[in-house]
Amino acid sequence: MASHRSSAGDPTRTLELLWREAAPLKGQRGPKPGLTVDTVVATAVELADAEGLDAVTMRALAGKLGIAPMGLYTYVPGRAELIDLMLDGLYAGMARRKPKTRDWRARLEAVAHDNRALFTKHAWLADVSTTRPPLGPGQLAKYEYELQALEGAGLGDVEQDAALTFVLGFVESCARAASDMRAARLESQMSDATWWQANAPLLARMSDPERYPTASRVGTAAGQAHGAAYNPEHAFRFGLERVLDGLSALMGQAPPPKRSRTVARKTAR
Amino acid sequence: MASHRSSAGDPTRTLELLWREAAPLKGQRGPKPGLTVDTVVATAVELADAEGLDAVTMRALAGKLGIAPMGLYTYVPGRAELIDLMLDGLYAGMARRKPKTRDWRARLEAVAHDNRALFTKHAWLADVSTTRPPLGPGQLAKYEYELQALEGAGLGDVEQDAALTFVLGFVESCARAASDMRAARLESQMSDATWWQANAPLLARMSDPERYPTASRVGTAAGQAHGAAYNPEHAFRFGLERVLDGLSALMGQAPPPKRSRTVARKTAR
DNA sequence: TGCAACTGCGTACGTCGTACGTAGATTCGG
DNA sequence: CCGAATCTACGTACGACGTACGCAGTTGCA
Repeated sequence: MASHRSSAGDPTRTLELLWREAAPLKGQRGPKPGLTVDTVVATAVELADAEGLDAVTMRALAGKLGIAPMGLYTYVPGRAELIDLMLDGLYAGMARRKPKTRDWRARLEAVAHDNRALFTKHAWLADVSTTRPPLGPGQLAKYEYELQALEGAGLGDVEQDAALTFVLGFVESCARAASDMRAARLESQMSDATWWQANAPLLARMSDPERYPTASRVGTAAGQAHGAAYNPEHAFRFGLERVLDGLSALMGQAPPPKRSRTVARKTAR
Repeated sequence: MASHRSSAGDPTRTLELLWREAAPLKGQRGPKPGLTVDTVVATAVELADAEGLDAVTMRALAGKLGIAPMGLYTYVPGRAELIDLMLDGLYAGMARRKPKTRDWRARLEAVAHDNRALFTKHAWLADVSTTRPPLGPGQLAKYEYELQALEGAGLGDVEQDAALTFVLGFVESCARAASDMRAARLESQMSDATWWQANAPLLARMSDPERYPTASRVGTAAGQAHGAAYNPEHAFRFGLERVLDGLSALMGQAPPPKRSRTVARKTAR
């Protein structure tokens, strides 16, 4: 498991659910529902935060809510739709500060950091397809807010959308990589250092520097610099700088004076 | 399902398997294995290509190979390791042309396109964590080859690694988005146009242009330009240009004379 | 030729999501 | 105010899945 995809069932039903348009207009006979959709979704988020998305089984969630497993299907058509609701709920709850700067780059940087913070707070988000979730109120509000970071930067509408997609895709990509690393570490039950120590001999025998000169030089340098094969924090900082520079170029501006840029320097081998 | 994660078991065992170092040195009594690891992996790839990663069930694969489900565990420790092997096999089989240009940008662009082609040919790759696969021969050869695209561009070793990770992450991100779209379309059993037609009324009622002015303006423009909410092809072209421009800035070069760049232009509302 | 090692495989267990049917609670029509 | 219509909550059960475990049979070596 660990995956998602949305509404195998009626997509319109999902949309109604997202916008909380479930029709309570009709007769309303029978027993009153003891719970609300919001309670269910909120509890699911709690569970996912605490134990990961895989732990959000219909049984486990029902147990936490004190109802029978099948009782969940009263509120939610299925697991996929539940996850859609969780995602949109999180989006809806994101802080939307009034942008205080006229610099689009700073605004967009803030957007990237906000998104990254969400992935950090809810690690299970990396296991969800955030690219194409059904259009809920949270998603829409988020889109509106984030687009405004690019308003007035001289981009056409289509480019504005593409630029935002680009930035968000980058952040998600980083988050997923970070999550993969975390999962790998948990599974292997050993720290990066231990793993390296255990497998270095085998790897050294395989990957001889004569056949793979560049890989061993660069790989070693990167490994030593980061203390691991991959450093999420560094990858994010580095990548975000590139992303923003790339967009700067689109707007015909030169990248800003190098702030934290390390001097390019060849490591001797 | 639809997910991955690697070797819950002994990681060293996985490494030996990747490098095909399974010890046939010892006694070798008992019946000879009727199959080889390579056959198993190749068949699994065929199956995944044809019906997706979810279809690569231990049972289904065993059936295709004409053995009992549990017989697979003779060759492979488990499903996760099988997927690792599939991935590394694909990497090993990637074409590695001799770079014919001295222009790092063209070389890196080629790397991006090659990777994209792999994702296109094997759509199930988007469901696999390609960020941190165990270090196999294919992965290593790929790393070596792709790093060479950045050699001589004036980057330090650590930056070289970061730049490659950045580019590959971008390609994977695009591939995943494209795959998500495809899956959504398949599931909903209707074309994008039909979906839009069915849900436009509800969405229009919800997302009124007064509350979400930017979103509706930009969203409409993008939707009309692409004929859908998201256009993978456009996202890739646009993003790759930004990625390369961003790296250009790092190297202190100006981005190249605009080739296919559309003129930034505000769409009137 | 016997024996011990090692392979291939069958059975079975514990998960999961969820289809389906039933019983009971609730409100509406008269 | 009461029967009937109707909706909710829930229990049982099914068919997937990955894979632990143990047995039987085949093979190489002494």
